[in-house]
Amino acid sequence: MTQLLEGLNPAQREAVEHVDGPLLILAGPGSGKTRVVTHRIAHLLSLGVPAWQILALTFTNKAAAEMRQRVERLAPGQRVWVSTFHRFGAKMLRQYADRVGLDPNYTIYDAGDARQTLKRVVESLKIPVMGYTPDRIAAAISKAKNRLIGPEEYKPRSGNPLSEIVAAVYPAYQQRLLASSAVDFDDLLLHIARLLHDDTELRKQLDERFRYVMVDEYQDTNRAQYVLLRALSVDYPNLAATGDPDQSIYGWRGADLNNILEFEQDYPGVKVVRLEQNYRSTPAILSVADTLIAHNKRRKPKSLFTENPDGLPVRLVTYADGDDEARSVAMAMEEAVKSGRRRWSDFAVFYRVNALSRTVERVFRKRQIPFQMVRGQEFYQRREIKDVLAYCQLMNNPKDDLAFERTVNSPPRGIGSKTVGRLADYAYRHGVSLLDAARDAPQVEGVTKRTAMLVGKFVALVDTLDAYAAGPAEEAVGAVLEHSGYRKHYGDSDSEEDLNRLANIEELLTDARQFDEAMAEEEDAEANLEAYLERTWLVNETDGWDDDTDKVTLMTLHAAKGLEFPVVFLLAVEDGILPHERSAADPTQLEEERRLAFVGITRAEQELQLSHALRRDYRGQRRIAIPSSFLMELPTGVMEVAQTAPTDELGLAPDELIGDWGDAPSEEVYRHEPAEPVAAPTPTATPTVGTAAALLGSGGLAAPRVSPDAFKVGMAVEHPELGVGKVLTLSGNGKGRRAAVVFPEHGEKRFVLAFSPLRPAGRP
DNA sequence: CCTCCATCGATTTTT
DNA sequence: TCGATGGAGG
Repeated sequence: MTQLLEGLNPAQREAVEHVDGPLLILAGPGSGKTRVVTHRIAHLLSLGVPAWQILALTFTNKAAAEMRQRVERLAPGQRVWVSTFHRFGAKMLRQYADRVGLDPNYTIYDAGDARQTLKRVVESLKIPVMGYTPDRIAAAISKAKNRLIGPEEYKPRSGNPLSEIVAAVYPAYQQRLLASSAVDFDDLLLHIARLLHDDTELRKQLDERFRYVMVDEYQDTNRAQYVLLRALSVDYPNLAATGDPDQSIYGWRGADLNNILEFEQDYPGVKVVRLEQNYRSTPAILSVADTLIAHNKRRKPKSLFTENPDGLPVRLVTYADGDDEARSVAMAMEEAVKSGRRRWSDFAVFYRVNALSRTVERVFRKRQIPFQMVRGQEFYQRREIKDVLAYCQLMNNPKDDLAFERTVNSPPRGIGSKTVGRLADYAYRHGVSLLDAARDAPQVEGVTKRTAMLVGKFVALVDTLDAYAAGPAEEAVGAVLEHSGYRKHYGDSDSEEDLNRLANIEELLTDARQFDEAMAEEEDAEANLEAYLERTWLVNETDGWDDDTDKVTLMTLHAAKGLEFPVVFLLAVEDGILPHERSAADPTQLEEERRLAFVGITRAEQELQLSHALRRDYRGQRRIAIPSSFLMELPTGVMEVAQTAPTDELGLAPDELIGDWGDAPSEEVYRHEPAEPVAAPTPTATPTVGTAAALLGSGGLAAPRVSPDAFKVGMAVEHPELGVGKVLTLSGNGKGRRAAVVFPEHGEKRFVLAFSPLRPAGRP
């Protein structure tokens, strides 16, 4: 018990020792949040709380696994239920499936499956979509589900064409899911939340069972999750939520920032603990993060601090273009590794959009820098894998029409979309599944004798496979591989691609075997096909991201949440990319973009480099890139602003070029100057003057700008292109200070001084 | 029914 | 730029 509290700071200890009643842990980045939660669980156990009364919920499998492991270390052998929200929902739904009109062996559709289903529904309803893609409609339905709005309750808003379409499609979509005994990801939460909401008895029962509930990343909860947690915390309001409003980056997925902002109103008598000491980053990095996020309005102000020793200043670098950026980053890493200062795995490269990884990837490959890219989903998303799994799904749940459609003609066996369409008609009219319709193929209108025979063979195949449905996963997958004809189909082919596919399927076989073996070791784990399928649905490959191998990590900012690296490079901090153009117009979304930058910055332990380029090739177009407005919000005191020697336009002497153009030296940037003393972070300062804005002109030049305050009405000023002019008026303050200037040849022009290359005439 | 090419469109994506 | 998607032809 005392060891549990050892090494904790007072705030952490306070949280750990809290037992009954609601608890809100506002945990800044790197403040030891997971430590607190796991220690608190161990503490509860040490007080004699039975493990089965404790439930800990996370968003990712990775987080759940880590938490489980750490609890195990603190309290060996105690079986605390640590799970993702979705897995928890899935488990509950298995138990109460009939209550919502599902079979217990229901299928979980991933985003792709859900989209496919939606497409079918839209087609069959024949309603005009007015140019809305299935994705848009799916997103709208998802949003409704996240907000706990069921198909019956959804009301279109007049004047909103998308909502009219959704109102028509949503009920049919939901009906089709039910008919297939399937759910989408959102349903896993929706069904359970509604069940708890509607059934008082059940709610009471589960509230009592789960006396102590813990939630991680509470800032990312949506309405459904909120209701679920609320329902489990009425009679026993021992809900402990951890989170950080500043790290909420899933608003677009339905996360409701109000959940955390209003926690104190929702749970009267709540104890609030703030974890503000950061154990991860240098003062400079923390200062940059803190100053940036202070520009957000919707937040709970907090003062982050660290006792970590000073490190290098945060670097802000301007590159000529994306290639230059990637190459320079690569060279910096090479240099650090070669000198023995760093390992490859010390580095991470973050970017706002996946498309930006391409350049980096290419450069890294060429220079043979070992790296791993974290892309969401991968393995289970591959066509051949999905196909094989679809057979398993159909074995497990014969009503699964989507699995039927996927499998019926794969590998090709002469049953085309026409035939499936006829079967679907028949199925619809008789209210049966596609598989049952297939059983009646000879009676189905428009299906020829020959086709009926082919369909019959498929049905026979499914029946053969049925024998494996209850057995171990490996046998099921193996049976599919043999009987479906995939092995022959891919094995006989001499195309490289097909052989690769076969290899992937073999890999799936291995995966299934490993699952079986792992399950055999667990005490009460169910080692069957259904359990395996559930894992393939709810576990993605990102969870298998490897932090042991010595490789550079490349990922999006979203993927970076929850991780930390000694050295972080954040690329393309440019207008339209970060903040993303689609978010720029809406202040709420803009704040989320700022939080995204905050998350990225706070991943860095020792070194951080933010960069932007003057030109960016993006979507096949070359565009002039403007530095992100976020850069103007950063403190200069702890930063070092640099610029590479952009190959041509800055007039670099040819003899300074090493090899081809592709290898322009950039030591200018990476000459690690002795760490200049770094100022202590200024927690809630709202910087206006003296920010990086002063150092970054609109042209992205590193030359120091003139302070906006240096200008006076009537003053003669000089502009590099417009020549000399006279200041007519001045308005605003700080970085928002504007001037109107009249030029003899160009007339009157307006400038935002912090962003303009304007300077008093006669100065260099 | 399958395969090949034009056309379009394009954040982020814990589950 | 690249990929997914759909229409035409074999």
